[in-house]
Amino acid sequence: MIGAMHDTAGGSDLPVEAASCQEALADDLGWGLGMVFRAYVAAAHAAIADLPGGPRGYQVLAAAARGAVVSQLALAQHLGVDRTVMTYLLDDLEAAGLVQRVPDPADRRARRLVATTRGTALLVSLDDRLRAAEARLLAPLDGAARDAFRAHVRALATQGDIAEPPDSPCELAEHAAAELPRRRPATRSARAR
Amino acid sequence: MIGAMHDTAGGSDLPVEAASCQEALADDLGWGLGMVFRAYVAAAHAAIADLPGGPRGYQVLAAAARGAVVSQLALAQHLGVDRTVMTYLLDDLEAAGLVQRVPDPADRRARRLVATTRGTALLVSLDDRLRAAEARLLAPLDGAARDAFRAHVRALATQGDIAEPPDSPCELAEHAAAELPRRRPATRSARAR
DNA sequence: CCATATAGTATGCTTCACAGATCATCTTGT
DNA sequence: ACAAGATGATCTGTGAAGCATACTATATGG
Repeated sequence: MIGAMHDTAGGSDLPVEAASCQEALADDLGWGLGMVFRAYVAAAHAAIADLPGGPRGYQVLAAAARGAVVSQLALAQHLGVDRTVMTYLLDDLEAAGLVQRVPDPADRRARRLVATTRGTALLVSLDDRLRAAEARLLAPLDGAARDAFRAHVRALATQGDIAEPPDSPCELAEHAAAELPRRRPATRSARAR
Repeated sequence: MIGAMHDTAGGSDLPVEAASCQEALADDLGWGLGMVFRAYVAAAHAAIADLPGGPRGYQVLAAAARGAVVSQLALAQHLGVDRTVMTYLLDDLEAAGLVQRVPDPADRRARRLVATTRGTALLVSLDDRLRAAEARLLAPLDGAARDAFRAHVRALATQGDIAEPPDSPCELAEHAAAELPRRRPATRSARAR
């Protein structure tokens, strides 16, 4: 409802614009992925309301709830976040009483993550809301397409673009991270200020 | 090669961890989308090298190249970026001599966007590299699955989660934007400093 | 037993995006 | 026609998010 009634301002001289921009953009995979991803993040954000870490907080909680998180670092890599980010992500989650850092008996440097009772309980209701949000997001696809889409996303995410099989299946995240241009200098050169 | 050899550090007491984390995460659509999207952004970023606006700069350039961009605002909404962001995004693009802001004769407040000759020429090579990057990203899917995935993404992106048909097809982006919780206060409450 | 590598945390800084204000222009009501 | 409000673009300020770096504690290898 923001920009609904400008539309060439009187049908003057450029009737192609709307159609062309629409079609062309829709063909761009990057644009499509961006749209879908943003829509998902927005929906997830709304669904999980005020969980400390946002959508990522949910993933951390979920990982902790199914027990046995090797270490913060490993989880951070799976989730594609920096380990320093994981620190205060867990700070918030722990402050909310949802997860707990327990020292790993095998390696006193590492902390394992376990979900508290409250965390597990909350996760159940979050799962429900999240599933509903996903369903709403995937509504435009029919049943078969929905399943196919999920499978494809899963295939792309788990296999990624790695060529050789890693010895540990959980390494894929770090592969994806390694693909990143390692902090490309600027992109946006000047902005005066 | 970062965290390759911790792995339960001696097979002590928790053999489930690796497999469980992997499977559970893979079932999470949010995680999968995040992985795929990040992989795409990374690949696109690498492919378009140092184009001013990053992947979004490409989309702006592409939109400008196919001519007839109604206004900066409209484009910003399609791309899901803030209009103030669009301003300095275009500043960089224009400074690089790739696009040009031309005053709209019908509405002197608005600026139409056209790609310069250099911009159009660059776009061609960018398109090639980008297409190659996409192909690499979608490599794990076979031909049919690839097409299906593209179609699904397109369907989800264009239809989104809107219920009633908007009078202008280009409004969908703003719908997605409107879905956002409009600057949710914090998420990450405390961080001492 | 010392050197190096790793897990986690703390700190400083850069970057980025959003909100709000501003200016110019268009639109609408009277 | 003129005033009043809406809209496009830009500018500025502020705050947050993330990253690199440094630091501590522990583990491992020679």
